[in-house]
Amino acid sequence: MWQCQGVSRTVAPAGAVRQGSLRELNLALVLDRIAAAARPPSRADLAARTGLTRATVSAVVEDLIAGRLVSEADPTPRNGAGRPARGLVLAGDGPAGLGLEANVDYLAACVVDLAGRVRHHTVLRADLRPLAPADALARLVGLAAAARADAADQGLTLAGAALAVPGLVDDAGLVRLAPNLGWRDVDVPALLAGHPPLTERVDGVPALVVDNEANLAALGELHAGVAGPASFLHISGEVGIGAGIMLDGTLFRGARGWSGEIGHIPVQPDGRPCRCGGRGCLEQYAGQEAVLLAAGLAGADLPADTAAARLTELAEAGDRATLDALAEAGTALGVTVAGVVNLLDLDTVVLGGGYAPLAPWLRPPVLAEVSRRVLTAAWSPVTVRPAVLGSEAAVVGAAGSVVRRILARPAGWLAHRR
Amino acid sequence: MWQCQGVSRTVAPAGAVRQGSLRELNLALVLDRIAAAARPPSRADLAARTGLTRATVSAVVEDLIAGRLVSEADPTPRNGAGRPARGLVLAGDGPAGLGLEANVDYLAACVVDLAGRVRHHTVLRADLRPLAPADALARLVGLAAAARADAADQGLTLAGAALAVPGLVDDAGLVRLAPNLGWRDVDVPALLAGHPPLTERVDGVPALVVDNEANLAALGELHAGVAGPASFLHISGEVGIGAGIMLDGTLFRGARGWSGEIGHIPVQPDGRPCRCGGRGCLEQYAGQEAVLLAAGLAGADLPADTAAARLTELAEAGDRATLDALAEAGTALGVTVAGVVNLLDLDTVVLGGGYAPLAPWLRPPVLAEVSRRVLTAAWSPVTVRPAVLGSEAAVVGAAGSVVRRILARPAGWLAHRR
DNA sequence: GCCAAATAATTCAATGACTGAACAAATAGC
DNA sequence: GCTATTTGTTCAGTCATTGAATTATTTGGC
Repeated sequence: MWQCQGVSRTVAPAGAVRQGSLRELNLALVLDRIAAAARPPSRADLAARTGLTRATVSAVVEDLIAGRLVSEADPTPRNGAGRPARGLVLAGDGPAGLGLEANVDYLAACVVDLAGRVRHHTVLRADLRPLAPADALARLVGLAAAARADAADQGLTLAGAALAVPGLVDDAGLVRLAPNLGWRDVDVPALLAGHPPLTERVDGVPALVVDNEANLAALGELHAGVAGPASFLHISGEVGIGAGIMLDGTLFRGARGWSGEIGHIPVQPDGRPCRCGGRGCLEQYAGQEAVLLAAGLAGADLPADTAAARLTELAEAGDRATLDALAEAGTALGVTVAGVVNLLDLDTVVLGGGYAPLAPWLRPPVLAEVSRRVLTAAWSPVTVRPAVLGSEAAVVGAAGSVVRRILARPAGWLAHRR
Repeated sequence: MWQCQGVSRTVAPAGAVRQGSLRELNLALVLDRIAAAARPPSRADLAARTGLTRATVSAVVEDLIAGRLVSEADPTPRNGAGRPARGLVLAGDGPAGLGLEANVDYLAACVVDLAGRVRHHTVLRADLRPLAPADALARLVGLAAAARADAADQGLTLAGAALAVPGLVDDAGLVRLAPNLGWRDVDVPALLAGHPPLTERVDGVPALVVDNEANLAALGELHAGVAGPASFLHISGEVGIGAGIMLDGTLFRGARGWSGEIGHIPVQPDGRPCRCGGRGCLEQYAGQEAVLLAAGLAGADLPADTAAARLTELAEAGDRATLDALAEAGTALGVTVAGVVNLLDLDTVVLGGGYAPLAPWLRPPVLAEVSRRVLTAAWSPVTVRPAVLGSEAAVVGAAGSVVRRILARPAGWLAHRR
């Protein structure tokens, strides 16, 4: 169940606040409360929860219903004496978000509706490394067009798109470095400019956001339907190791959007040389290639998800070398994670990506290191758990990030429809 | 020059937005623009910059002037034809913030006015370690009362207070752990409840906020008057090593307010045992005691600021052991900092606290490690610089954090005065 | 079956903050 | 002295929320 990105704290507004701003803000407030409700709330419930009068809530809800953002739920349960309440839910036939992903050996497209349901999901297996970025993106545009058509058949309108890539992406969508794709300074928006638009244009929702895969996977995990903390460290273990840092439902992005490169935190300062130019990086101890090497599988050249499956099989079969390799990787990971927890005060660590199927073996050493080294572990233990979502986390997170923006500013969508 | 904490992004409001919310938000907007201006802006300037009409700006400014938040500057420079503009500045005779600090060997009180000027600053030298928390706080209340009287003599009204302590503080002001003070689970607000109020009560400004010293020092540094980035890692090197993580003018606090314990990031996983129970923590390589030990000064039992001064003297005199000790500490610090920069994408590192006077010797090895290990250093170099503020950074940051809250919600102050 | 109580949702006139156009204030240049 | 320009104020209109009254709809008691 997606919600918009947190709530406004006490800060100065970004610009003039006008008469019309009232309705815009209250549209967002009411929509957010509907999204966050455990059961479909009535207008009277919403009035009580928001502090707005029932008259105002009725007017706001009327707009939301007219704009296909909200619908009345049925049937209505009986509550004893009094007029029956009409529950309100997010509509499944209005706007939706388009998520896209370009990863080492697959392209993916996904449509998530306002209520958070995945309404379309396509994966195209392909080795992207030999492809020029423009060619890879052209194929992705094909996937996007098919997704858009399918969504339209289902009565949905795509309101914006987000693309997940495994690398450093700045705020303008420039992919500064994605080593696993072989991309360097790839201007994705510019390369896509010659193609037809991916979605409708909606005020307040960017046509395309390009974001780091680990960040979007963390976002997907946040909304995966499990009630859990809104603050956690989500680690995607692949060839590279990326992290999404989630605090109170908001992604920490860093000064330029390049945060989360946990795989290049030194775990042994004078240790193994790393492709980044440093020594002793976590990636050299807990990254996919390091684990395969330690397990005696070096040179197998397995695709990313096959590598994790292979390691899982061997571990389940009790293969000594594999178990030892995972223990060593888990210990290195745990040392790094403990430091990160001391620095960032996050009390949940989610093992995602290639680490998710390996969690039974990685979790014990991570927990041991965390328990030993985290200052606050004695009175506030750290949870380490596998991710709920699998390889679809990033593309679902990407689509969901669009939904989040619509929910944060429903007035933009309503203006588009008029 | 203090400003409030950033500007509102596109998020749902925290509660109902009412007719009166318009004026509240526009008061904050106009006041923030006055605070941020390089030269005193006129009403017409503010209208152009905010997008509000001149009529509205005049009405808002009239409220701000009546509330002693803003005053008209004089003399007025001539601009050619047209009515002379009246520049507007933050008032120096209205509300102010009270900052307090309890550190290992001193207590301090500080008053910062709305324009960011320090109007009162007192330091009381004392060894706090033998004192019970209640006794230390009682002495601090004495300092606060004197500061309040002095402020009143200067025509200022204290609108709130913030206390800096060197430890883990949660959002309710409970000091979970401050090893250097010997404090564990100290409920500061409860201990202060029996004393008279420190300041006036102003809606929207907490009576007392207790916060981590490193966080508040970072806040002080942000506003120290140098034009610089609003995102940086501010490291306070003392017995313990704490960090304030500043992103776009907002402090990262973690899930429970316990962030910044950079001294307990492992730099050698199987290295020296640490008092926290782990091994190889940065503090054992770059903390004050480790540096003193490596320089041959172990057992000298020097007060914190004297230790840094002593090390500085020896380094300036070319003492081999000291120079080597600082190089080793700088290298360990640099390894950790590089990892932190890769994780958090911060492009400026500020050496504060006991590290500030030692920056000439620490900076080169830190820079070397950062240049080698930070993924993005090749195209976006990391700046490493000494802090502008000295030991007063935390107490000034504490007072300034109150000013920030007033600026963010001037309506609370205006309501108080009516 | 009717009435009273209870709860949900709508109607309607009043309020307050911003707007845009007009006006007033103050200067420089011809 | 008049015009052009810029700053700041005045004033009637607009709009979104409010609070009280009204309408809609149910249950339970007589």
